[in-house]
Amino acid sequence: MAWTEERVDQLKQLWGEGLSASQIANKMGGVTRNAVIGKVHRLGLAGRATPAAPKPKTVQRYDEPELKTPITGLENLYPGIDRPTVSSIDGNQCKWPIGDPTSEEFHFCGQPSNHGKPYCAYHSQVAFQPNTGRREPKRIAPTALPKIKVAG
DNA sequence: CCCTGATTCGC
DNA sequence: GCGAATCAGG
Repeated sequence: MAWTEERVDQLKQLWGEGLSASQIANKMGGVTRNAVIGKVHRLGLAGRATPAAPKPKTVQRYDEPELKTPITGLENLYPGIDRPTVSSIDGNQCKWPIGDPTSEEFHFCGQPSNHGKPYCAYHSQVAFQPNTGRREPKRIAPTALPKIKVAG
């Protein structure tokens, strides 16, 4: 299928309307989304929706392994409280993960969180620290408890 | 796994 | 010029 003037015009039209390359390809038929993208590029049109990489800096650079600080020592922050497991924690308890999620010893902080927050005051603070350049260790998404096999 | 556009490269 | 394969991201 060649790019006739009609088809190119239609391509421009649809692309201008904000349709995705695959949508256009599907609508026009006879072309794949790759063909559409390729043509769009050659036409000089490009990039409006979902640039996929809007970052002008550090393109294709993979330095700094990103230190992964294991969560240790937190167990001692709140001694003597219940250490809920995945199955027992409730909505008002801090869901900060403690220990190795693959381990049987894994549990959550369990401090009362209230305030609608997923973490207790301390862990909220830790979790949402302003970006100082180093990332927090992996933590459980606030919205969903993980499916972790505690035993067996 | 679905999708997005971007780029490369043989044709 | 073309577009599949590949890439990089959401």
